[in-house]
Formats: sequence, structure tokens, C-alpha cells
Amino acid sequence: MQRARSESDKTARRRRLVAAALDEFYERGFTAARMEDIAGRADLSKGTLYLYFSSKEDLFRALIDEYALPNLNTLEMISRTGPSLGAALSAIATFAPQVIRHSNLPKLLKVLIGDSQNFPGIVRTYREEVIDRGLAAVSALLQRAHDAGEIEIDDPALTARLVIAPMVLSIIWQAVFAHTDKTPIDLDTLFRMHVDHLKRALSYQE
Amino acid sequence: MQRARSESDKTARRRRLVAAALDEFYERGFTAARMEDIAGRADLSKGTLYLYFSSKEDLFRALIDEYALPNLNTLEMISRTGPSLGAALSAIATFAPQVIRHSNLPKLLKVLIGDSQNFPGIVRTYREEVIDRGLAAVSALLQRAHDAGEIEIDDPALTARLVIAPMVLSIIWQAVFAHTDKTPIDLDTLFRMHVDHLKRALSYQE
DNA sequence: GACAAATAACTGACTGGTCAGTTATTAATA
DNA sequence: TATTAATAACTGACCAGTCAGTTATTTGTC
Repeated sequence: MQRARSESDKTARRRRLVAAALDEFYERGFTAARMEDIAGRADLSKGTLYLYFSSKEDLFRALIDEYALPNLNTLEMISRTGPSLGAALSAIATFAPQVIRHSNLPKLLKVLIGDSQNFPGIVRTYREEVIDRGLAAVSALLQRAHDAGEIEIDDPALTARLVIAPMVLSIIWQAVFAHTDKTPIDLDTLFRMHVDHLKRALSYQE
Repeated sequence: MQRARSESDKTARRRRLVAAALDEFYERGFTAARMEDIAGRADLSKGTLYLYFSSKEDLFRALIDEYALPNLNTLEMISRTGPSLGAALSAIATFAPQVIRHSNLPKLLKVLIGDSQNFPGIVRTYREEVIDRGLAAVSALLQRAHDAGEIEIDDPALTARLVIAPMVLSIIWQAVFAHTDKTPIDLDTLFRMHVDHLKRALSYQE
């Protein structure tokens, strides 16, 4: 293994280690995952891993910054800049299957749920900085559409939960069951249907 | 500790141990949970626990029979005997908050997700005997409503996922975040809204 | 450009502690 | 007294985190 001398070499190492940690945590669970295996997956030794992260929990904490925040930023952008609710929902319907199939968010969420009780501090952070912000973004989007007379709606906060519910379901499914499916779920159709239902359900009716 | 003499004493012991295991697994995760603590929670010693269950995994397996199947049976009953889709959905809307707040299903699902990768066999069983049967029940309900001309629907299997999505979201929320909420989510309103949306979205229009 | 000294990235054997599962022993019941 | 539920001491494997030592790379000197 070539050594990391420059600062950019080191951040690359950090990223490799975080990626390795996510895979090991995902495959074996936080407690059962071995630091030596995480290091080995990144072609490094256990000692080196401890040069980059001070503890197993420190490594766990790094996962959120690396994998949750980018997706949240995309969601917030869609919610904020969407010209109309319909357009924003359609954008979400396109975005969601991508994230579920190709990002690390399902793995991250699985790990987070599985070890939530062991790390109340981390869960609190994740909840405040990711979940609450995501719900707030969708909620604000709905409120604006209501104010513009686009839809009728009683409770934006609860409705926001109904909007994201199929994402949560699909993310969990992807992380837990997807690899046992012979034919994968048609996520594109699922989310198109979901958005279609929402538009019908929320639009004014005589 | 008084001894278990009769056969019914012993099944009572088994149930106490399974309940203790669920709580420990939920609070610490499967790997981190200690057999001694599980036994202690049931006011028994570790050795006694091994008289009732041959291994930690055996104990894990018992959780599904004890806590998942009863709820599934209720869901299947609602889906099968409902006189109309609207009535069945309303029944689900009443039933779901109860289960989420007062049953052990949230804890079970949290444990199952967290340790799914370590026990592919158990996950396969759970998926086939609980999830697939639950989805099939809802799917059949929708199909019958369609055949009766009650709703228009393209894909009952995917629609069934949209029906249960808020339940999964709420169950996860309950298991992971609920204890950090100052004010609990209004589940009754949430599911009333959900069912209302579904009825609007699926009914024939214009 | 050649060599040596200095630096810091990297390694893996080791320690201290933990815990699943076993077993020898105790004691309640019939 | 025979049976068996229950216990607690025990064992063996496992692993997070440490640290003394190794080696690739850079820097300074001629």
C-alpha cells in the first residue's frame, strides 16, 4: 500500500474507511462488525484505522455526514425551488428511486435503526439535522401550495409524513429484503402512482 | 424463584423469557444483548434460560411467533371480511394506531431490521410468513374492490405498498424516535387522513 | 546527485475485559 | 429417596483499543 502523504491523500483514505465501515456495519451490525475487518476492506491495518478515527463510535458518527446530508440537500433544493407543487412532487418521484437504488442511504438507515438505542446522541443529531429538516422542507412546500390556492390541506406536518412514507418503506425494503427478491420492485411506477394519488387527493374537489 | 411444576407454569416461563428477550434486544441490539440480563429480567438465572431455549438465535426466532403472527391475523381478518373497501380501510385506520402504540410490533420490527443481515433464514421466514401474507391480503382486498367496480386501479400489488407505507413509517418512528418526542404524533388523525386520501385517489373521477 | 538524518504513515502482537454456552452442585417436590 | 428445576462457577473464544517497532518518504547537507 502506497502511503498517504498529502492532505488530499488523507481525505481519500478517510472516505475509503468510512465506506468500508458502512458496508461492514450494514452486513454485520455495529456491535458485531470488527475494526480489523473494516480496516482490511480499505486495504489498511487496524492500527492505521485508529490514526484516522479515535473509536468505533467516531467512525459511526462520520457516516451521517458522509451519506445523509447530501441527499437531504437535494430534497431541500427540490422543495424550495420547485415552481409548483405538482412539479416538485414529480421531481421527488424521479429522485426517490435513484436514491433508493444507487445511494448508500438505505444501508445507512438500516444501521441507524439497528443501533439507535446504543447511541442516543447520534440518533438525536440525525433526527434534528436530517429527518426534521426533511419533513420541514416538504411541509413548507405543501403550505406554500396551499397559500397559492393550489391544494386544500389541513395539517401540512402530518401530510408531509404521508408524502415521505413510501420513501421510508422503500428504503427499508431495499436494505432488508431487496437482495432476496427475484424481480425488483418497480420503484419508478410506485412513485409515479404515489405522486398521482397525492395530486388527486389534495386537489380541490367540488 | 418458585419452581415451575406444571406444564402451564413452564409455558408462562417461556413467555416471560421471550418478553424479556424482546426488551433487551430492542434496547441494546441482538449482539450486544446479554443472555444473563435477559434471564435476570425474567427473574431467572442464565442456566435456566438455557433450559428453555437452546441458543440466543433460538430465542430470537421465538419472537416472531409470539409477536408478529397475531397482528398479521387481525390484518388478514379485516381484509377478508370487510363488506366494502371503504369499511375495511376505515377499520385499518382504527386498528393501526392501536398496534403502533400498544403492541410489541415496533420493537420487533426494529430488532428484525437491525439484525437482518446476521440471520438470513429468519428474515426469509418473516418475509414469507408475515410481510408477503400481509401484502397479499391488502392486494386481494383492492382487487376485489376493483372487480366490484368500487375503485379504479392498475397495479394492486404496488398500491398495497402505498396503503401500508404509513404504517411502516409510523412503526419505525415509534421504535426509533418516539421516546424523544415531547408531543406524540397524532396517529389517529394521520391514518384518518391517509384513508381519506386513498378513497379520493382511487375512486372514479370526472 | 548521493547520502544521511528526520519524519510520520503504517503494522500487528498484545492486553484486559466481555460473554455465549457448559456443567457440577444445590435444593424443591413427589 | 428419586427426580428435576434452578443455580453459579467455569471455560474458551473473541475483540476494541494500545503501543513498540518498522519502513516509505521527505528534507537537509555536501
